[in-house]
Amino acid sequence: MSEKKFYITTTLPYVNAKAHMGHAMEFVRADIIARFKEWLGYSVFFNTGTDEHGLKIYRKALEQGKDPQQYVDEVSKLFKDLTQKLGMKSDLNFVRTTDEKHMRAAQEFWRRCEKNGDIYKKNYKILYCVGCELEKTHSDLVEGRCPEHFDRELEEIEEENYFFRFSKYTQNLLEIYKKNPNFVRPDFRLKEISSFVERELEDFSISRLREKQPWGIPVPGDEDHTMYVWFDALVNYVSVIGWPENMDVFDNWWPVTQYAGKDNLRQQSAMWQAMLLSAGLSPSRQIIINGFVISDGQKMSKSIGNVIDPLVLIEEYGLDALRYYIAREIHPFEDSDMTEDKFKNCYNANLANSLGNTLSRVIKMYSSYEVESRDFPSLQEIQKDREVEENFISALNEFNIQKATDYIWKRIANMERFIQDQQPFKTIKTSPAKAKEDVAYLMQELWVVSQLLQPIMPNSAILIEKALRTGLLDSPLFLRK
RNA sequence: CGCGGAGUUGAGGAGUGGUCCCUCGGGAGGCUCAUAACCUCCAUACGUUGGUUCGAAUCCAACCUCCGCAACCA
Repeated sequence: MSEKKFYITTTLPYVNAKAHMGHAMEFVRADIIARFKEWLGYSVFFNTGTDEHGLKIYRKALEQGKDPQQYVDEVSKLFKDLTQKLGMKSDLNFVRTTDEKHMRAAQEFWRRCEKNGDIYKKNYKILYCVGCELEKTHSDLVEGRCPEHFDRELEEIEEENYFFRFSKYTQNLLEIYKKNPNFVRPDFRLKEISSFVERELEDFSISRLREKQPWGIPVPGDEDHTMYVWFDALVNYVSVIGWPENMDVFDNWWPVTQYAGKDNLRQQSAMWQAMLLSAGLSPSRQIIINGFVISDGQKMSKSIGNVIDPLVLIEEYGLDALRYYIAREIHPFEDSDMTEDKFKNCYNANLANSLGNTLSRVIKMYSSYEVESRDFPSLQEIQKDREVEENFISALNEFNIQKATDYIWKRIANMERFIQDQQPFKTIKTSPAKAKEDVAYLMQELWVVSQLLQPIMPNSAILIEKALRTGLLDSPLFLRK
């Protein structure tokens, strides 16, 4: 009954393009935290999936001459494959916003908000560029004009939309932020969102005319409108754990810990929280905001040619190399620059040379010196160690995966220094008992490393464990590239 | 002066008053158990100008530079 529970989700990627490094980063980080909680003895519900409605997807499908359903089936499958290739927990829940169950929940969510008086109809002005034959938003514009058709005036079209009474929740949101200073991590993001909310919220539109945007969930009770994707997609965080029909399951897991990119700060930590309040639900537990992965100081883009495909890296260097890089070499909260060269350097220096080579050295000495095997410490004992607690567990509790991983490599560096200082490879000839004692210590140390690696690089953790148990290493852990 | 963030050695990061720390890269030694791996030592830095202080990367002021956000963009 007092079982510890943890529910974590990523943001659902919008499937109008294939997966990039940013998706891989968010997925792997959420997976590391999910595994870490499990490692601590929690039972974990881990959710991800794909966001599949909306105008952009509708257009994309038509562009490719496909039925929208066929298009989203294909792209969603790519993302689902990605979760496997990234080695995410096999009991991961993968939701699609086109799932029947989700669509029903989204409609019910709408009804609850409506019942609470938070949904109303109002005229909505849209800027339309006749040149592109597209709606334009302010961020699309340059000096108030369409950059593609600069000589043309934009047309203003009015249409009736449903709106959500966001403004009503200003005070509630500010209270949430104030009451829980860790609600959004890192802290400067909480500051950012709370100053945004303080500046007076405007209600936002949550529907589109069905005739213009047929690819979406119908607004309950009004067939002429489609729910705007945001409203639809966010509801997945509650629908996947049984809301609304299975409240026992829901209560068991809620509230959620969310990972999101910095471009999602507002949607996740303000809009979605207001929606939850409106539907009579409690807010999320915590929202972790990632930075972006950039390359050579620029946003990755096809035209610049600096796009890094996570799948290519996995093929070339192996899954755990990518997980390592995401864990240790990408800043936990700020933007990070990434290039393939840098990836290769880090791989050689820290995986081949440091971790892989140390394992080879220790195993070689162990097997040639006839060292007696000893019992390895249990996970519980390792977790109770004060140093582990302070440097590893506390860092992960704060989602600072980088700091936690640094600690593991600090221990590896200590081992390398120890070998050089004690020189068991020399003392084996002069005082073998001492040498064996030293090697036994190194085996224990490596065991601790393997246990700490479990959430971060699960496959390598298993390989190291196996080598330590059998005293044999069939092949190098990470080959130099 | 819209709001917010940031400027630390060649690169990337840590560091909220007391000789600037870590990783990669560079230089010089050493070791041989190991995947031309490993260890030790060395070099180079706190955007600028002032101020507070016995003492500042850290507090204050001004300036310079860069980057997000400015709402429906998923």
